[in-house]
Amino acid sequence: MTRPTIHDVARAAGVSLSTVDRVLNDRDGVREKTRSRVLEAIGSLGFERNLAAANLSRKRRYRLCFILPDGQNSFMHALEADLAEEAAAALRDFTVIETRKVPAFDAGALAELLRSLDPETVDGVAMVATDATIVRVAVRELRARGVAVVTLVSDLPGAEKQGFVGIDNVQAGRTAGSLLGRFCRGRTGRIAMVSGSMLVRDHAERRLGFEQVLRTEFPEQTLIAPLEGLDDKDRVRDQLGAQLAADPEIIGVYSMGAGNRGVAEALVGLPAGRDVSVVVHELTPYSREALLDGTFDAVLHQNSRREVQGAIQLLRSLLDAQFPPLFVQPIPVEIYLRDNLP
Amino acid sequence: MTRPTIHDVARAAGVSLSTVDRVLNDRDGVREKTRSRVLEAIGSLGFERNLAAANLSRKRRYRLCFILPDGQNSFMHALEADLAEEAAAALRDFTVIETRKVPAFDAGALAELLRSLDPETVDGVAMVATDATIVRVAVRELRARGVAVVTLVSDLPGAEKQGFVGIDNVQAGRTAGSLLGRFCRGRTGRIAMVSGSMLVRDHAERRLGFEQVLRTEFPEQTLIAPLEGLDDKDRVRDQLGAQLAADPEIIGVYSMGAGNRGVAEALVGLPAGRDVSVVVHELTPYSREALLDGTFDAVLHQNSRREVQGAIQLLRSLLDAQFPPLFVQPIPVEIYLRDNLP
DNA sequence: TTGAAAGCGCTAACAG
DNA sequence: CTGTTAGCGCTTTCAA
Repeated sequence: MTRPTIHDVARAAGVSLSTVDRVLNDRDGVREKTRSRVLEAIGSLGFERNLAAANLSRKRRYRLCFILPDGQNSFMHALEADLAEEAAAALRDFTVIETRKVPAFDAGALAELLRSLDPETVDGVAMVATDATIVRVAVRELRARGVAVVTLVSDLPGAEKQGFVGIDNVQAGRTAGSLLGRFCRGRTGRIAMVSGSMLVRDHAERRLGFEQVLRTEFPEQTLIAPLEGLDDKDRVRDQLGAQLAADPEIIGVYSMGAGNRGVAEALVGLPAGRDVSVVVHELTPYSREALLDGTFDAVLHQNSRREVQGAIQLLRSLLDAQFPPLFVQPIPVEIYLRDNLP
Repeated sequence: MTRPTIHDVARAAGVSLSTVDRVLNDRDGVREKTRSRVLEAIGSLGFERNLAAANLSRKRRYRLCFILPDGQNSFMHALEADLAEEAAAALRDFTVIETRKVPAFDAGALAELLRSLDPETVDGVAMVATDATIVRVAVRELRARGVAVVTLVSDLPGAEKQGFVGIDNVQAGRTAGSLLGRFCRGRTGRIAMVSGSMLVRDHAERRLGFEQVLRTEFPEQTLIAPLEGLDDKDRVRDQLGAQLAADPEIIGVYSMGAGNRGVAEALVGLPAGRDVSVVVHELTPYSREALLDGTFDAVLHQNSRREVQGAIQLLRSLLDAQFPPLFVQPIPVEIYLRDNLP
C-alpha cells in the first residue's frame, strides 16, 4: 500500500540513511560489501526513490536552453510563441528556459553558440539543428561537458544527441508524394519542388520520401530538381514563378520548406485555365488562406506546441536519468485539406 | 532567483506558517482581516505554492478509475494495453489507476457503475462515454460527490464532465468526406456508411461531418443511410456485403466504427472489376493489411496512447485545482494512406 | 567507511 | 482565531 522509503531500505540492510543515500547516488566511500547488502535490500523491497522528495531536498532546478533559427517565417514564429508560453508554465516545475537565436542555415554560428555554452549555467539544450560536421563536433563536446542535448524539428542524425523531437520527415515526404500523386491522377506532366535548403536535414528527408513514392507509385510523372528558396518568400515567389512560366508542363508543386506566401503568389500569377496541384508544409495564416481559396490542395502540419512540450519533457527525463528513459510520443504529421481545417 | 516560500509570506504578513497554510488551502478559522493581509503578502511576493512539497507532506495520492467498453475490437484492445503501461508508469507519480469494463453501447450498465463509485476510494474518473440521459445524470451525481470526471475517446456533451480527451470527431468525419470525395472523383454513384451505433457520440459526430462535406463539396454522389454494425465484424461483413451485392452503384464506403475486418471481408467478395473506394477508422493489423493490399484507400487514426496520457494529465491537473487549468493538447486525427504507414 | 542530525517547503495535529 | 511542533522522503554537512 505505502511504498518503501530509504528508511525501510536502511533498516533491512542494517545501515544508516546516509549509506543508503550514497549507494543510491553511487557516491564512493562505501565498502563493496555494504553496498551489495544495500542493493539487495533495495531489490527485495522493490524500492524506488521518490524523485519529488529528492528534488525538494536538493533544491533541484532544470536549466534549459532552446536554440532556434533567427528568421521571419511563420512556423518559427509560432514555435517561439509556444516556447514562451511553455517556459512560463515550466517555471512551476523548477524548469528555467532560456531562448537563443542563431542565423538560419548557418552551421558555423550554431556551432559557435554551442561551444560557448557553460555547463555551470545550462543543464540541457534543445536545438533546431543544421546538419553539418562542425555542429556534430560541437554537440559532442557539449555532451562531454555533461550537458544533455536533443534536437527539435530538424534532426542531427548520429549518436551525438540523446533524442529528437519532431515529425518523421521521410514519412512526411511520402505522405506528400502520395497525396500529390493522387491529386494529379489523370494528368501527366512534371512536378516542381521547393526546399528551404538541403543543409537542414528535415528538408532533405522530405525530399527523399517524396521522390521515393512518386518514382514508384506515380512513374508517369517527371520530377524537376528542387529550387532552393532559403525559406524566403520573395525568393520563392521569383524562382517558382519563373519556373512555372517557363514550363507549362508542370502540374504539381511540393514545397517542403517555409515561404508559403511566395508559393501562393507564384501560383496566382498563372493563366486562368492552368491547373496545378499543390502540397506544402505548415499551417500558417497564408497556407490556410490558400487552402480555402483552392490555391493549395493539402497542407502537412506539425504541432509546434507539442514539440516544445516534448522537448522539455525529454530533457527533464534525461537529466533525471530516469529509467526506463521515458518514451516521448512521436509527433504525428497532421494533414489538412480544405474541408478539415481546425 | 530563489522563489518565495510560505516562510517569506508568513514573515511579510506578520503571521505564522499555519495561518498562511490556512489561507492557502482556504480553510476557515482565519479572521477576514488577517486573511487579506496574507493574501496581500502572497500577491506582492508573487508566491506560488510548491506542489511537490505539499504533496509530499500530505502523502497525496491520485486514485483514478478508467471505464472502458468491454468488447473485442482492436482499438479498444490497444487502448487497454496502453492504459496498462501508462498505469504502471503513473505509479511513480503516486497515481493509482484501476480499470473497469462495462458492456459496450449499454448506457444503463455504465450509469450503474458510475453510481457505485465511492468518493472514499476514487478521486477521478475517465470514461468512454455512451451518450444517454441516464449517464448524464449519473455523472452529475458523481461530480456532486466530489469526484472529477472526464470523457475519453467518445464524449458526453454538456457541463457534467470537466473535459474531453479524444479527437474532434466532426472534423474526422469531414476529413473522411473530403478524402473519399476526392478518391471517387470522375465516377458518380452511391456512398455507403457503416457505424457502430448512433448511441455513441463519436460515431454520430463523424457522420455529421462526413455528410456535411459530401453534400456540399461532392453533390454528385448519393448517400445511403448508415448500417449499424455494432462494432462487430461478422455483422458488418454480412450487412455491408449484402448491401454491396444488392447495389452495384455503390462506389464508396465510409466505416466510422470498429469492425474493419468485416469491411475488408465484404469487399473481398466483390467481382474483380468493381472499384470501390474505402475510408475507415483506426489503424489496426487488419486495416493496415487492407491498406497495403489496396482494399482500403485511407485510414483515419487516433493515438490511444496519447489519449490515455492526456486523460491522466487532465485528471491530475483538475485534482490539483491547478491554475490556469492546464491546456491538454487536442488529439490530432492522423491520416494514413498506403505510402505513409508508420 | 559510516552515522547523526538538520533541513528542503509544506501540512497537520495539538495547544493556547 | 492563531501559533508551535513534528513530520513527509530524501540529501547534506559534519563528526566519529
